[in-house]
Amino acid sequence: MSPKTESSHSRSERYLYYDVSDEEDHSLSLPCSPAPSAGSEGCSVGEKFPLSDCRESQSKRQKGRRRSQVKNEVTVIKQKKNRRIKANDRERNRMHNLNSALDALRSVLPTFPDDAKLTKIETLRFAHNYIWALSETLQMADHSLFNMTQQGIADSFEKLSKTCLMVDLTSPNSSCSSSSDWDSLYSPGSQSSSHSPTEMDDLRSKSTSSLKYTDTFSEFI
DNA sequence: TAGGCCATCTGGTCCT
DNA sequence: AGGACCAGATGGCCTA
Repeated sequence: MSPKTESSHSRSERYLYYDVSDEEDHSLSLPCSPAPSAGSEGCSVGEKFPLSDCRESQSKRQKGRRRSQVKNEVTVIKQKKNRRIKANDRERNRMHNLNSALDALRSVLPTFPDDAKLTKIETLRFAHNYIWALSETLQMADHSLFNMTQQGIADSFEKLSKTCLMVDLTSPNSSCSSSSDWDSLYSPGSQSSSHSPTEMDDLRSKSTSSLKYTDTFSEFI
């Protein structure tokens, strides 16, 4: 819950320059593929080179092949490592973007300045309940729109907002929470699936009535 | 010291 | 092939 003192940069750097020597060591000690049999290529008996020369050039060629093989493996490993580093970088950026979005969300949620920064899960719960509270407020105001004076509407709006904000909006079981509840935070799919089609229609009509209200209300103001 | 929160790495999967 | 997304693992920091 407390703000982090360590900057993400120092963290990034620490992780970015992690020691990969182990991997390299393994790669370098990888068993080379078996060398081709000596008889398949090379000198045949009776050529102009003496036997010793023939053997020498053969082993030279084998050495060269092995060397190029190791070279290939090293480049493959380097390539893999490169890709990993790139992927890590992208992943880090992605998470930073996600955190920025969360910060943006935090900034529009009503909290006291001296409040500790909301954690990620608290932010999501708060936002969920806050939206619910706002739409409920709008809906109630919508109902009383036709038998209220302008001042009455404003008073009612203020009262409802205050009431809902007094509740602990970060709590999963807050009284402002809907029946579908916030347990579904952990399984996003379950939230929509928990509503029957008629419930979904109901929700849709609620939201449209809220929208209607905002239009009407802005006219009054 | 245990537990919560967080950032990062990593390998897998899906998509373009 | 390469990028985006995801979930599990890991390790650091902080607080009760």
